[in-house]
Amino acid sequence: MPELPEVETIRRSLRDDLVGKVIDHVEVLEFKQFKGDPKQVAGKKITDVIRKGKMLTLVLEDSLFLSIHLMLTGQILFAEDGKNAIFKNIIPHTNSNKMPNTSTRIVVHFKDTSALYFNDQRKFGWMKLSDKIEETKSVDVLSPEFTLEYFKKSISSSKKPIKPLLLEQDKITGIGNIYDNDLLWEAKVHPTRKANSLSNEELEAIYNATVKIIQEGIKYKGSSAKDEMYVLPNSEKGSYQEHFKVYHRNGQPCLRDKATIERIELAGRGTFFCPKCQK
DNA sequence: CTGCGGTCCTGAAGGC
DNA sequence: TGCCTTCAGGACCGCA
Repeated sequence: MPELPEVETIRRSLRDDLVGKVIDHVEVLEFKQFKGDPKQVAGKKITDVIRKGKMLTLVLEDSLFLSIHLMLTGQILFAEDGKNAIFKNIIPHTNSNKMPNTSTRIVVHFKDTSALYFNDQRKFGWMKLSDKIEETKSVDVLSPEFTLEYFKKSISSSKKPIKPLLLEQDKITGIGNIYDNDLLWEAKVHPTRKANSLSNEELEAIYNATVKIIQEGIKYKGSSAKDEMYVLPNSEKGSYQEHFKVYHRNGQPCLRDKATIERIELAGRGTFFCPKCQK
């Protein structure tokens, strides 16, 4: 599912594709997934593409912000030739490599006939047009404000298990289920450990693992496992799934000590860990 | 404040 | 082969 590394990979790609382009019109195929008036963006130039946590925002001239949340199954594709948009690679979980297809919910058409496609099989994602950037106190994992001190202060007093706590986006934003599982393996901390039971050393290990694993995800351009919809805007796959530590590796040997990776359900989410090295 | 369960949604996978 | 049920889950909301 799209988490920080996937959204950051998309951002870097779209920044190269879109900055300077002028929107012709937005074609909304699923109305419930577009918040705001799509007509407002006609003629606006894209000046930047930014990200905070899992939220991607196209910055437009005249203080307009077109934000995109991919939620579980959102997919962004970009074609220079929007009149004949056929992608080379298989588009996961869609019926056709030609855009738009049955999963396409919104299309942003540009003056030069290039086009951006927002596909979303399960219709949980959305696009929102706003005249101000979303204000949030939450801190992105890659931002300078995400320090060890901030991390300790925001999580160390909670009675919740560390794994679901890291999924909450209101204090730290960007972590989803894949990287949550893998970073706790990296930190050698068991996912069910209560946050307020963690030692200073363990908190520091989780902090360091968070930055390391998220950066590793970006290095491999995100995770495109077979049950995921995520691809880059040019339809290429990411390769982090070839580097999973524990995620979806239940029954397989731990990369550190060969113990068998286990799967449990924790706060309603699939949770993977090594019973030997994660304490 | 916390924490739980329901909701949204659809394709894939499993059972018989 | 085919129909039916179950499952996956990020964010949000209502309720105890």
